[in-house]
Formats: sequence, structure tokens, C-alpha cells
Amino acid sequence: MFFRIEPDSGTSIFEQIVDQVIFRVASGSLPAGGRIPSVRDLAQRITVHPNTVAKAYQELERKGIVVTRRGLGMDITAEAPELCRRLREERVRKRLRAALQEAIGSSLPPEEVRRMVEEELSGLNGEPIARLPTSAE
Amino acid sequence: MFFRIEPDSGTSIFEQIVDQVIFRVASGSLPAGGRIPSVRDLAQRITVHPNTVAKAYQELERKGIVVTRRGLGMDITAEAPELCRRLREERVRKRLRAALQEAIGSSLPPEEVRRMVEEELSGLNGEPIARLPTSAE
Amino acid sequence: MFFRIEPDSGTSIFEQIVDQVIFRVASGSLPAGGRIPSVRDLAQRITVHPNTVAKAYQELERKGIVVTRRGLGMDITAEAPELCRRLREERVRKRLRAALQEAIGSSLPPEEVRRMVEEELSGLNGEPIARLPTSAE
Amino acid sequence: MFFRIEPDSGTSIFEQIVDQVIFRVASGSLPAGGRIPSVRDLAQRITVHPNTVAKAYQELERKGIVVTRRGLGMDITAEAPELCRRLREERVRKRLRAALQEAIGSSLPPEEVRRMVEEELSGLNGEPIARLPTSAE
DNA sequence: GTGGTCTAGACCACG
DNA sequence: GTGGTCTAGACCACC
Repeated sequence: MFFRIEPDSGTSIFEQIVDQVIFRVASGSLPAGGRIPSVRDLAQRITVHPNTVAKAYQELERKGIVVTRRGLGMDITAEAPELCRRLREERVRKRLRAALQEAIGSSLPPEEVRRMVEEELSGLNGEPIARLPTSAE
Repeated sequence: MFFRIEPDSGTSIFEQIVDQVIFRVASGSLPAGGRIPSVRDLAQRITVHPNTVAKAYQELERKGIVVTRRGLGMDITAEAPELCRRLREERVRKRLRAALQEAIGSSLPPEEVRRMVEEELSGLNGEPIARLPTSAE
Repeated sequence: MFFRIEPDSGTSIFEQIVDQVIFRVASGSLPAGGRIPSVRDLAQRITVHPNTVAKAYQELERKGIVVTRRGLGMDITAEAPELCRRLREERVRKRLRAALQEAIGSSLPPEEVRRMVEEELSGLNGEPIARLPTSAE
Repeated sequence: MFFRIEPDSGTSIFEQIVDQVIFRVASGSLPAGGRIPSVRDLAQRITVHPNTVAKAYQELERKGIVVTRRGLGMDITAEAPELCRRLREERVRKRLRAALQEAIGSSLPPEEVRRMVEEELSGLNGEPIARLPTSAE
């Protein structure tokens, strides 16, 4: 339902958290000015250690996506939406390019590559990403 | 036979070596019965630690792609070509799927994802592919 | 009496309040025997949580700068002016020393450090101070 | 002798490590292309937990001052010296400015402030900063 | 309640 | 040997 962490997905847990927040801000599901869930709250919901969430949140702050309100929590900055749309585009494009580059480099015939892309694309249902729980919930 | 090793590409060096051997066997550029370069030789050519090459070779042997001819070197097995074509398909498909899954999961509109795929594919192919004009253009 | 609170200045809000009261008492702008604003009043004026103001006031009381007149408010003690002049000197000197120590410890040439001090002092004073021309100019 | 950590200096341990590396690179005491001490090595020398050193090193990598050579260690980048000189200047100036601003804002007479600066400056011996131990030692 | 830091110790992949 | 990640639990300052 909310926030999907896959422990063995190659990307580390804290990075998955970072990505999902970025994607949600980019999509508008987390609006600028809003507050993200507290470290302890999110940690409990996705059953990871609070330190891991904290590390992700620090990375988000470093990127300028959230700011710490001392004693209160962390808020999404005004610049975050545009920033996150840009980051999302970069990240997705970079990984797509790497995968396609590998596919081409593998000497698979290009038509074959394209066929695989089509298969995968049609197989994937564009199910909307889950909402990040808000502290109000 | 030459290898392109990119130290900062996310995939480890030893895995890049494994992949490239698999891809070359699959494409026929390394024929069954042939001998692959010695650990030291390859290590020197791609300026990598011999241990790293050795680890890759172990992995290849474990997969049944090469066999050790004691005192002589390592030969590509008779079953390797078919095996490698299968492995190549698996590997490429798995990474493509992961990248596309992420792209879809990021809430980027599917047309946008498809557009990015087309852009990257055409850029990589060298052969331009007609892409759909978007409303933004 | 008005306060300048800068939420992201490294020093905590409650400490900024403490400092400003000390500085004002030291300068005579808050005279002995006078009454400081109520917790709620000040909190509202500087848009800060009342708890934060209360904590600052506790600290001021602990230091003997103010005393609680139950039901009335808090008054500046007779000893406060002298006490605050001393505290002000300590505090300012301590922070100056720390900053200068770091500057020296950074291996910046001492002349460079002095030059930076002059630049900053003149910029802050408003009254330009003749600075040494450097070879770079 | 090497690397001085002061646990109660207001700045966190990991940040002290970051600063000292920056200062040393800026001063040339740690040359570009060189390798910094391993996480475990430095941790042992300054008797802090390896995680703390690791956190500092990650920050340095993020800033582009060092790069990780997988399995080998971390090297100082070619751009680091210039970068660190800039960072050092920024950091020192920022802290000097803050201290001076506070001094001025405290209503101390400007001559008094200047006198304090002179006292502190003359009192501080510009003892050269310690060397960072290299892995060769 | 909030986040930030530190210690501790484990496990992993990599070279 | 190297760094990277994670869990665990403690302590702190702040609001």
C-alpha cells in the first residue's frame, strides 16, 4: 500500500527511500511545503532501522529537497518539485540508457532488443505509485 | 579480443568481465573449443588486478562456460554457445525490465518513458528512429 | 525592544534569545529593575514556540539575570548589568577565539587571516577601514 | 601530533575530520593523487568508531575531494586542492564573519572588539597543522 | 515529540 | 586488505 521497500533489489534500502521520496515529490503526491513522515514513524512502517531512514533523509536535505525544522520535522522545500522532476528524469534516463547500452552491446540484433522492450513495456502495468503516509495519518 | 572495462559503471569489474565473455561467446566472436586469455595476460591488458580476473574466470567455470585445462589454460566448452545465448537473453531482459519498471514506477507518463526509450535507442544505434512528436514540441 | 531571530544560524533559537537579553542588559538598553516581556508575548512577537522562550527565561533566571515575580512577570536583577557585561565579554571573546583559532589552524597565511578580519570588520561597521593591498590586486 | 580531535568543541567529530582533511589538502600537506588513511586505520589512531570516520569520508567523496578505489582505498582527486582552498576560505570567512557580527551586535564598542581580536591573534601561535598519517606509515 | 551523533558489531562485495 | 550497509541501542539538543 504505502512505500514499497525491496531488500534484495540491488539498490540499498536508504537509496530506495531517497528515490521514492523524489518520485513522489516529482509526481506531486508529496506537495511543496508539506511535511514528510518522521524518521521513527517511517522506520516503523517499513520496518527498517531508524538510522537507515535518517540517512536517507539527510541525503534528501543535502539535495535541497527537504529542510529540517528543528524539533518539528522535515518539510519539502519550495524548489523541491522542479528539482525532483529534473532528478527523476536524470535518474530514469540514466538507468534506461545503461540497460539499453548493455542490450545493444550484447550483440543482440536491434530488432530483438526492441521486441524485448515492447514485451516488458506492455507487461508492466502503469499502476500509480503508492502514497507516502503523512504524519497526519 | 579486447574488453571495455569501465571502473565506475555500477557493475563490478569482475562482473563486467564475466558479462563480456558471455556476450562474446553468445555472438560467436569466441567460438567453442577456443582458449581464453590467461589470467595474467588479460589482467595486464585491461590493467586490473589478477585476482579480479581470476574471480571472473572462476565464475565462468562455475557456469560451465569454460573448463580448466591444467597447465594449459581455459577452454570454452561445447555447450557454452547455447548456454551463453540463454544467459545473455536473461541478463539483458532482467536489466531492461528493472529499468523500465523503475521508469513506470516513477510516475513519468508512459508516453514519456517510451519517448526516452526511443531517444536512447536511436542515439545508441546510430540509426535514427522516427519518434512521436509530443505536445511540448 | 525587538529581537532578531535567525532560525538557521547554527546557534539554537533559545540561545539566541538568551544572548540578546544578555547583550541588551549589558548595553543598558534593558535596565536593572525593569520587566521583560511575558513568555507568551515574546513568543508571539518573534513567532517562536512558547516553550522555547520559557527555556530561555529559565536559563536567564538560572544565571541570576532575572527573577520571577510570581503572577507578575520577570524582573531584571540589580546585579544583572555587571553580570551581563562580564558574560558578554566572555561569550564574544570565546567565539572570536574559536573562529580565529580555526583560521590559524587552517594553514591560511596569518596575513591572509588578518586581511579577512579587516574585510569583515569594515563591512560590518559601515566605516571602511584601510586594508592592505595584496599582490593579487 | 597527527590529527587532533576535540570531542567537546561544538563541532561534531565527523565534521572535524572533514574539516581537517580539507585544510590539509588546501595546504598541500595531503597532495592530489595521494591516498588517505583507511577508515579502520584512522579510526584506530584517533580512537573513534570506524563508522564515524566512514561518514566523514563519504562526505568528502560527495564533495568531490576524494574518490573511492574499490577494494583499495580512497584517493585525493586532481581537483581537490583548488576545491579545498576555496572551501577553506569559505568556511573560515563564514565563521569569522559570524563571530565578528556577534561581537559588533553585542554593542561592545568597536575599538573593544578590535582589541580583543588583536589579543587573540597575537596569543595564537600559528603552529603548523599536524600531518595526516599516510597509509605508508 | 523531533532530528543528529556516536558507539558497537555484524555482514557483504570487491580487489 | 578495502569501503558500504544495516541493525541496535544510547545520548543529546531542540521545540
